[in-house]
Amino acid sequence: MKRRKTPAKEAVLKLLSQRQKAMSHDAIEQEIEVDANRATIYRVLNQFCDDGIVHKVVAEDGKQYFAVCMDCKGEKIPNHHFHFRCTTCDTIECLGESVHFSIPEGYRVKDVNCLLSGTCPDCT
Amino acid sequence: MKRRKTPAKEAVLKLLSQRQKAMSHDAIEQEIEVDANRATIYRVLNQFCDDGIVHKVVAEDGKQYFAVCMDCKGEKIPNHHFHFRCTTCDTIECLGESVHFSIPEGYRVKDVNCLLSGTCPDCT
DNA sequence: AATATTAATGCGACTTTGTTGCAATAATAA
DNA sequence: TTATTATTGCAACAAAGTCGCATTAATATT
Ligand SMILES: [Mn+2]
Ligand SMILES: [Mn+2]
Ligand SMILES: [Zn+2]
Ligand SMILES: [Zn+2]
Repeated sequence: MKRRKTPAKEAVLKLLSQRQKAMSHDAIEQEIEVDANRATIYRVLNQFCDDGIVHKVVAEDGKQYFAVCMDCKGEKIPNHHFHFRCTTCDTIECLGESVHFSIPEGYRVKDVNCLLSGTCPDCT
Repeated sequence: MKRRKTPAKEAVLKLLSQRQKAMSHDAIEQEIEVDANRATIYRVLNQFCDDGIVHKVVAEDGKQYFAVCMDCKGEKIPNHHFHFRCTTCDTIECLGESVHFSIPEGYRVKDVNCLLSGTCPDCT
């Protein structure tokens, strides 16, 4: 499947690139510059995720947040790093800090999801 | 509000105590010994959380998982530890491993949520 | 033991988040 | 300019979770 350049994709990517932080679908839909259907936005976001352009974080509120990660430039499997969610401005950002751990025998780790939450510098 | 002892509460707590692992509402409803309405189970679980009897983990699937944590015995703020989610048997367990991190100036961390996922020893 | 109080329950309606099928549209290739 | 097919909008759907309200039942009181 060859990808096509569309207004919806450009707008989403532009918005996500401007902000340094991860946004929920809801926030994206509100702040985006073009009109786009909910399903379209989700499809665009999921496609970006598949292509490794943006990545997805699920927060403690159970919602998905999407961001263009600064640290992992195109790498398929980026270094596992902490994410920080500000509960005041409701955004998530990537922290440089990487995650270190060791686990008991027998466990096979396929994914790492570490989310700190609180208030960010902008909201203090 | 004084708490009352009811079949639903006893059944949920019994099930959660037997298993070492965190269970979703769905799993609890299926395996519980009494018939209980969905709303009732959620209310019971949330009450337990308020009372500090069980605690809640949100997984990458966006669902809530509930467990009687082994490590934090009644402590209000337990030590931050990793959780592990087996995507095969769909359970979550507390790992002894604690979470270490340092964050930039200006951030105020109020909550820590670290979830590893993959397959557990039982499912290999 | 009978009665009063009110926490807990069941039911249904509702919200939110996210996905999917399908026909119509539009970006790219030929 | 035409053909191909990725993308979109729409509506319907699914899953997770919450809430109002009348009813039930656990505890306290008499
Ligand atoms: Mn990141
Ligand atoms: Mn735990
Ligand atoms: Zn903030
Ligand atoms: Zn398992």
